[in-house]
Amino acid sequence: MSATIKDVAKLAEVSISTVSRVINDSKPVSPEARRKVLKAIDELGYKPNEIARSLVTKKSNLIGIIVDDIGNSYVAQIVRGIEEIGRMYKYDIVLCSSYGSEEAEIRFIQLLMQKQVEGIIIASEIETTKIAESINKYKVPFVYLNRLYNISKTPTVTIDNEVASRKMVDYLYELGHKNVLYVTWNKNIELTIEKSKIQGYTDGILNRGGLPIVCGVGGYKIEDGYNNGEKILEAIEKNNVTAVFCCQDEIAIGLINYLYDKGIKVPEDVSVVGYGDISLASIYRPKLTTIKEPYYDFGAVAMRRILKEINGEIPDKRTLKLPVQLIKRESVKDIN
Amino acid sequence: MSATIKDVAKLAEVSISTVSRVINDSKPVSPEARRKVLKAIDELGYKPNEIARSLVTKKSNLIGIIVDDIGNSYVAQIVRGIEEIGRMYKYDIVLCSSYGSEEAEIRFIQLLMQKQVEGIIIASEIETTKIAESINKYKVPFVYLNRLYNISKTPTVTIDNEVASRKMVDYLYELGHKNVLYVTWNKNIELTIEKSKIQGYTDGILNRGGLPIVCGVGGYKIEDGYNNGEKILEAIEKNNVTAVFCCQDEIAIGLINYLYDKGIKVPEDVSVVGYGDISLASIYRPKLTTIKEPYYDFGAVAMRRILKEINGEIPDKRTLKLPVQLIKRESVKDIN
DNA sequence: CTGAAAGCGCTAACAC
DNA sequence: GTGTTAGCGCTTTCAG
Repeated sequence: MSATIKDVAKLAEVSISTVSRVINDSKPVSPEARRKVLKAIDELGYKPNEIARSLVTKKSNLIGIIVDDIGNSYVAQIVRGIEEIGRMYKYDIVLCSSYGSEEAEIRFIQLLMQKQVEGIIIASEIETTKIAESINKYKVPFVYLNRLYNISKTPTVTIDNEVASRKMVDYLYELGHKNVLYVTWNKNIELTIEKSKIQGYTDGILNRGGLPIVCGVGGYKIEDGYNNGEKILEAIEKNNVTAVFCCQDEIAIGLINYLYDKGIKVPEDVSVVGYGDISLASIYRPKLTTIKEPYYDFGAVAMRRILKEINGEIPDKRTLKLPVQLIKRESVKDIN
Repeated sequence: MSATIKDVAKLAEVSISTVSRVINDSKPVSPEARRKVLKAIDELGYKPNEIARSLVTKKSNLIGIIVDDIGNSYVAQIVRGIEEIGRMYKYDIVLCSSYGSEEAEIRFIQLLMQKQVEGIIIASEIETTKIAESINKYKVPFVYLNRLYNISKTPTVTIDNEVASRKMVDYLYELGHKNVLYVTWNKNIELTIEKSKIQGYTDGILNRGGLPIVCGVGGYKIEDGYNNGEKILEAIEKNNVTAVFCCQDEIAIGLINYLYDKGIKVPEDVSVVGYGDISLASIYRPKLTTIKEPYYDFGAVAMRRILKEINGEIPDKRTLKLPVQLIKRESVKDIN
């Protein structure tokens, strides 16, 4: 068993209150007493038990974070942002992975509350209002990050997806692409962020006097881009498409993989762009032109928000929008 | 403030011990009392405070994990393995990222101990004995995962790197590659796992009557493979190399990127293989032939080990070796 | 400036 | 079966 405050007090021949005062610098202590205490602490290698401390102060210095899957690189970036800011204020992170199970997410919220976390950040990929309800019940500060769904009335941080999408279309047009196909992951756009993205795309195309063409793949993973390659290819050929705008980098990469396996070259034969700027986007060849969703910043901003709320500032429930950035790389060919 | 055990006791008109008994199922309770307690719990939405519970039971149900960078996909896989096994036994994870700082790792160990974690798993990329010393001081169960360095006398889990390396060489020879270049990340091999890998490579080559050629790049990241592309290319040309065996998938991918940018095709012009089987290896084109280091399993096995030790089993300090697996994909050309 | 004492929310003897 | 009580290790009044 490691040393307790009592042991230190005994060795230093002072009361435990005095020890507590020196370790917390909470009240003046005579130089003499402080010296003795410090010496005792050093000799015993004493470290305060945070559990006991938390029990009385009601501050666990813990933030719970529920993610879909830490194996997704964008999720990892969000977590990095959260942790880094947390560290600055002595907060630790307890990590839970839900792998898309709503039930698991709700269970984790409860579990985290029992562990007395001071705030919760969720980086989810599911569509649900139950989570928000469940968490509101505990009235603990929280932020709900979701790159796919639009969970209403939930504090979150994102970019202006409509603007971003239009910006991409403009860029494609500038490089001479008149027929650009949009690949979406969901047919039912209603509650998703896709709604804004498709809006931006459509507006952009219409503005230029073009005709929007969209194709759904029913998923947002690399496999979905790959497995729907044939379908996309058909759409490309049928409409003389020269550039395809995928709603997620993963789909774009899956598609390029499919094209690669078919002997079709990107961007020589067809241009492909993504959305998100996951880390793979710049590693992959050809390097992917895409819209940057600053995941690290999403995490960092979310954490800052939680911290503010913990410190009593009134929570700003509004959606925070970070600047839009178009990353030009090499998966688009200039066909002017 | 949320309800406490006292509130429940009062509402149910029983003592707090009875409440404690029903929530822990620790001792028989009359059906009548149980019913009342359950009802009260339900009405109040009572959830036991884990902090208070931990203080008395001395079980935090927390495992600390210190990683280099969760943004590395292999690290994320390790964490997944740890978490998944942990969940099965009601353990939560508190995550700390050191970004390669030895000082940070040591600080985190202390911090985690203060949080009363019951075990620590480190997935580090640095070479140090201080960490092991520091952690031994606290005599808490721990496992030290490191895919680069060989930290002596530290419980760990790995694969038989020498065998793996030889296996790769054999495979390359079978496909007709007589001149295979080994790309290592470190010049000073002594304390690294590279020692075994190079040993396996050298033995393999020598067995076949070939001549080992090794080239160092001074790092194990994608950039290192990329930035040393010219150097590697020279070695290839000078020695009529047909296959290059990179000590890490990252280097292999960096190298293939360099080659791609130079217009050199893999595997048509030269074959390249890696080591690790990071998730990128199967996403990348060409799909990378490599040695699988089962990261998820590393994490899972490490966690199992910690759990055993927590449950009083005598710790097995030996290195655990998981089976070697060669993953044949498409970055090697059959030149027979 | 310092110590005694109460108490955070809970578990675990210990009596009854 | 059930209640009383003594802590777990710490912070924080409250006297002095």
